[in-house]
Amino acid sequence: MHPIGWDAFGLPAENAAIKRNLDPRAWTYDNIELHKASMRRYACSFDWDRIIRTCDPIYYRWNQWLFLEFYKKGLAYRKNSMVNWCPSCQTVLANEQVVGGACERCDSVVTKKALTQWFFKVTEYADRLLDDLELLEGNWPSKVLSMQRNWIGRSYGAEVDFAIEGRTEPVTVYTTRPDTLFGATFMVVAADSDLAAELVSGSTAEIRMQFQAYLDEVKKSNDIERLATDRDKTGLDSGRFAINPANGERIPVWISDYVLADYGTGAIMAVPAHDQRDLDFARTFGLGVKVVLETGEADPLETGVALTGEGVLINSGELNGLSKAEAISKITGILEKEGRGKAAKNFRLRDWLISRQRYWGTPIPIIHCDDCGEVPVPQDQLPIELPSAEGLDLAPKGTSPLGGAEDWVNVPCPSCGKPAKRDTDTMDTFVDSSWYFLRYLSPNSETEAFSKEEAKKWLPVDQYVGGVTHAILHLLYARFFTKVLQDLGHLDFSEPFTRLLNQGMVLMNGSAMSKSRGNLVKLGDQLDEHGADAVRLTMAFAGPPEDDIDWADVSPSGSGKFLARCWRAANDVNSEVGVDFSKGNVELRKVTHSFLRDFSANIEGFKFNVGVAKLMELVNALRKAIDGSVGPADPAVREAAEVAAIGLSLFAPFMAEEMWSILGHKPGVALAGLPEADPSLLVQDTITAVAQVDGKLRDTFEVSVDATEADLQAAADNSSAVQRAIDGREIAKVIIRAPKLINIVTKQ
RNA sequence: GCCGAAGUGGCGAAAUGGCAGACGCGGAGCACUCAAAAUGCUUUGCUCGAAAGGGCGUGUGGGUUCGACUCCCACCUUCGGCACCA
Repeated sequence: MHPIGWDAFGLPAENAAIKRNLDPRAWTYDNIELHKASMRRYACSFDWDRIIRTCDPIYYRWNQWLFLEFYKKGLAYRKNSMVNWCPSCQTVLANEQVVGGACERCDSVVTKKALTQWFFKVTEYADRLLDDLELLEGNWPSKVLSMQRNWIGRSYGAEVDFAIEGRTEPVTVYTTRPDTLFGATFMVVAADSDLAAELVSGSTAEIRMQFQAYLDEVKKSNDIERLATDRDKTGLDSGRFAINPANGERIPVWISDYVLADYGTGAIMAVPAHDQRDLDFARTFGLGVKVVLETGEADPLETGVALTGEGVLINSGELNGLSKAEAISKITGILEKEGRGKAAKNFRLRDWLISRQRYWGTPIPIIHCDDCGEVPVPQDQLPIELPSAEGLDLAPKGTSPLGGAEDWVNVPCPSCGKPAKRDTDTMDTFVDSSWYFLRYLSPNSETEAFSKEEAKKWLPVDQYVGGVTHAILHLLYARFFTKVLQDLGHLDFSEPFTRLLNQGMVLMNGSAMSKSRGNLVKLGDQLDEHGADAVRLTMAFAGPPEDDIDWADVSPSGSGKFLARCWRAANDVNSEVGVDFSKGNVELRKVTHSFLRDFSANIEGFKFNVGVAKLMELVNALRKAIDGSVGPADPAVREAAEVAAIGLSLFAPFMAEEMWSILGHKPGVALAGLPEADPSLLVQDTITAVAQVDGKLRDTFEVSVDATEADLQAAADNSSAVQRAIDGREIAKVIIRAPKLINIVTKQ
C-alpha cells in the first residue's frame, strides 16, 4: 500500500486564504486539486483510491473522537499556564513549534502569555517514548533518535526538602547532584513562579518593590533574549532563609530568571563550587562558595570555573571520602529514610499544548456549562463541523474566530440542558497528522476511525519517508498516539513506523528555495522543459535520497540524453518477442545478469543513484553489443533491452513503457517484474588478481577463478613489475587471498 | 557549553578492510557532415618524465593491520539539533 493524502488544516492555508480574502475551505480544496494534478503529471504511483483530506468532516470527526478518548483517560486536560504566544499568528504554540525562540511558521519572536489551554499529557509517556527508541535503533536515522532523546531529556537525581524560616511547608528542590548537598550555599527560586511571589510577600516592602520591578523586566524579555549566551546573571535577595538539611546551615533564598518555573520544582539548591551557573550567580552577588568534592582542579572562586569532574567528597560529614556515585546513592538513602527527600527524575519534555485560537482546524468537542463545567460532546453528536466562514472575522485577534459564530457556539448543555457554550478553540494540526496513517486503512469509514482488523494486517508502517524537520514534532506525536491507542486496546503494536528514511531537499545554489531569495525552481517548468521522466531520473541519480540535491549541480538534459539512448537501443533490437535468450551472446548475458543481481540490491538498499548508474552500464554494454560484432539480432541484445526497460520503469515510467511497446510487448512494463539473475551467468571464468609489494599495487593479471595460491605466487614471480618493486630485498612474508590478491612483504 | 552527522577529482558522486574515483556532468580530441546540431568512439585525480616508468593522493596527526576512504584515538573545519533543564 502506497497511499497519499492531504494534511490540509492549519495556519498556512488559513493565512493564505485571509490574504486573498477567500474562504479557507475553497482555497484549500482548490489547491488540493492543483497539487494532485501536478503529482499525477510527475507520475507518482500512489494508491489514488485511499485519499484522505484532514479537513474533511469525515476525517476530523475522528480527531474529535480521539480527543474524547484521551479526555476519558485523563490524557487531555485544561490548565492555566504561561504559554508560548506568537504575536503575528495571534495564537499559542506548542513547545515543539518554537524554533530558536521564534514561531516555526512565521519566524516572529515568540512571547509568553498566561492562558487556560488544552494539553495532551505526553509527559505521562515520556519514559516509554524514550525507552522505545531502542526498538528503532538501526532502522531510523540515528540523528532523529538522538534528537528525540535530547528533546525528551530525561535526567536522574533527587528531590530534597529545604525548611524555610517563617513558612510551615518546606520547599522541595530538584537536583541531579545530591552528592553536593553540603555545598549548597544558597537557594534560587524562579522569578516567575508562584513561590517567588509568596516568599516575597512575607518580606519587607522594599524587597516587594524590587521584586515587582525585576519581575516586570523578566516578563518583558522574550525567548531570543533569554537564549543569548553569556548573559549576565540577574536576580535579587528575597530576604528569606532556608535551612540546608544536610548540615543545618542557614542559607539565603534568592530569586532569579535563570531558574525555570516549569522545570523540576521551580526552585534549586545552588552549589556554586560545582555548577557553573550557580558559580556565575554567586560571583555576581558575592555569595558563598564551598567546595565539597576534591577534583584536583583549581579554586573555582578564583578561576571562575566550577568543578564538575570526578573526585572525593570533602566537607560533607558522613559523605567524606566517598566518590560522587557512592555519595549520590548514600545521601539519597539518608534523605529518604529521614523523609526529607527521595530519588527523582525529570524530563525536558513538556505536555503538548493543542488548542489554537484560529478558525481552520478541528473544533474541540467540549461544551462549557456554568453548572456542569467541561462536558464532552456525546458521540452521536459528532462530528462538530466547523461553522461556515461566511460572516466570520478570521483575522488573527487572539481569540478564536469561532466565538463569532453565535448560532454555533450557543448550545444546550448535553448534561443538564441549560444554555452552554462550545469550546471555540481548534486543535493543533499535528493532532490530525498523528494518526492519519491509520486512516488510510479505511479512509471513508463512517463507523470507526480505523479498522482494527486492517491494522493487524497492514501495520506498523514498513517504510516511512519524511523530512528531518519532523524529527521532534510529527514523529514524536505519532509515536505518542500509537502508544495511547495501544493502551486503549485499539492497536497491538507500540511503534508506528518500523523504518524511517529522511529524504533530502532540492536546493538551488546552496540554499533552500524561497520566493524572497528568488532562487525558485518550479517543478512545472522543469517538467515542461525536460519531461517527467528526465526530471525523475535526475532526482534519483543526483545522489543518495537522504542527501540534499542542489539543482544547480545536476543535469536534467544529461538524463534526457540517456533516455534517448535507451529509446534508440530498443529501436535497434532486431529479433522477435519470445526469442530464446539462452542462445544469445554469453558476454552480454553476463552483463545483463550481473545487473539483475546488483540492481535489485541497490534498489532495496535505497541506493537509487547507484541503481541508475548500473542501468547506464547495462545500456552502454547494450549499445556496444548492437554496434559491434554481436549485432542487433542476437537474442542477448533483446534480453538486455527488455531488462533495461523493466529497470528503467522505476525511474522513467513513460520511456520504459515506450521501450516495452517498441520491443513488441503489451502495455504494462511496470508489472513485468525483473527476472531472477541466472546463477550460471554470474560465474566469472577469469578474474583480475592484484599483486602488491608492501601493500602497494604493482601489477595485475587475469587469472582463472580457481587460481591457487601457487598460481598467484608463480604469476608474481614472473612479473617484472613485482620483481622490480621487490628490488632484491629479502621477503619477510607473503599474504595470498586466492584468487584475488597476493601481497609480498619485504624486510625493510 | 552539551549531543549528533559529514569532510573523496573542476562538479554530483561510487567503493563486503584488498586495483580509490564506478556512473554521470563538465573539458579535450577523433569519426560522421559542405557545415553545424545530434550521435558514436577515445581521453580526462595531481605531479615528474619525450617515453618507458616513477612519486603523491580520500580534512590533519597518530594507532591497529601484510594491507585503511572503510576500524580505533586525538584534533581541525562545516552543517544540524538542544541549550541558564539545576
